[in-house]
Amino acid sequence: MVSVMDDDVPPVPAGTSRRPAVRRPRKGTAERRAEILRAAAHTFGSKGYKTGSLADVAEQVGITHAGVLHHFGTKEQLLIEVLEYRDLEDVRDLEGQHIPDGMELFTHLVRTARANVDRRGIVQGYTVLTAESVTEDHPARNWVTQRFAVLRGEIAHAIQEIGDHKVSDEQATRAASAIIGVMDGLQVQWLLDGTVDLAESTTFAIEAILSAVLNPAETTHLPE
Amino acid sequence: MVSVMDDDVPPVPAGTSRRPAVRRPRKGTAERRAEILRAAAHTFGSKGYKTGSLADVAEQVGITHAGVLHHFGTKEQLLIEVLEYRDLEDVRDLEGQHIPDGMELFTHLVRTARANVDRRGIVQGYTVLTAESVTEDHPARNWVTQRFAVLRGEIAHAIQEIGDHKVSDEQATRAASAIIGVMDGLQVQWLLDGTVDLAESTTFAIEAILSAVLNPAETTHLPE
DNA sequence: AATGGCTTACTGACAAGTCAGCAACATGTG
DNA sequence: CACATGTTGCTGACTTGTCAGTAAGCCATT
Repeated sequence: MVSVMDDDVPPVPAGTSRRPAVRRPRKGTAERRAEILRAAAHTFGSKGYKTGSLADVAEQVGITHAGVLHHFGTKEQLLIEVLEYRDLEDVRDLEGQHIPDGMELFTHLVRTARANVDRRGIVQGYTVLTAESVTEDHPARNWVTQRFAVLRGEIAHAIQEIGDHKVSDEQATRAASAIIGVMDGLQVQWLLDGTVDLAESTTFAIEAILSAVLNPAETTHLPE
Repeated sequence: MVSVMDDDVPPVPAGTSRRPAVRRPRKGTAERRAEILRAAAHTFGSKGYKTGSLADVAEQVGITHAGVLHHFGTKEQLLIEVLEYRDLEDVRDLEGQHIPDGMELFTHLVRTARANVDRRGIVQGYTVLTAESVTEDHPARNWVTQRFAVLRGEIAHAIQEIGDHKVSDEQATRAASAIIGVMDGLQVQWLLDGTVDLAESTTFAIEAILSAVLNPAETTHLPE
């Protein structure tokens, strides 16, 4: 009945200088994993998660699909790490800069829309995964839902701040949802049809929604 | 070497009075096909086109997947007919009523958003297929692109009409894109998170965009 | 020498599409 | 009206292909 694993379970010796039995990744492994994550982001972004295959991802980094599984275990885990990696990248992009708030947040959003025109791949990846996540039992669903909730909160907060806290929570949240919605919706149209002017339409819509939430009196209402 | 078709390659045997060689669909077949189309719309709408299987569709109408292929030939053809069927339904819904124009179009859009709250399945089907179509070589891509183009045209036209034709084409089209975008984008958020108020947010956003395009002077602009 | 990073080889599941064949039916002919 | 003819609607079995995941072993790094 000798130990199944090597180092025995029993009384933890004070010293705890456990040498082996731990993972010691080789140098260069981290970068390789990152390579795979970037390849996977590209594949899932262009073909979708369900349709994109591990073989497709593997080919881009010159290994076999089994090699990919060696690093990530399952396809779903790979997706999850792709999403986490993307979050990390986003944070890194904002490094140093404080998280924008108030009016700055909206100029930041508009700048992002402008920059996105030259990042078609990234936009498509985001769009495809977001939309795919509404299908049944999709592994990215929680991530996407959470992301929307956080974004709505941040934007609603910025609106309250600009509006000197005279805007109701409901209105601020509605406006926030609308701003996110219009950004996403315009991206879809732009991806499908190059004649859609992503930057201008987005800017216009954000300004329109901001004006309406800050000056409801000036807004013409529809009947009913 | 004329007739490739038609029987009688050889000397026609005298007695044979072959008459019936015409296609005649059985009664009830049309309804059966419609049943399959509805089932397919449901499957493609909840799981997506690529992930939804013919077996899944077939099961809903109590036949095998080969039976479905008997009617539609290929899965892609089935999808195409689903989209056409949906168009037909939309037209039928507007039957009698003239196609709304001017301000009426917008009250119609708002009414639709309100009604959609009770048609989750339909909304999800539309959302999933639209988004999936941006992936590589998707068979629904043309249909979706075309649909957006037509919608943009109609909405832009209505804006021009309301604005007494003082709104530039570019502005009208931008506003039209934004309205479509916000409707679609809000649907995604609403599907993922029930706390999003689809009807109210949509109404608010459409009013905001309309106000901005009709009264640009009142709109506060962002720097840059 | 040991273990991390792979490969090759394989499995089981599931997918779309083909095909032969069968029962139910419609129709022109007698 | 009757019925032979041949099509329609469909099944079940099969082919072909793709995929995620597993197992075992080889090699180079540590």
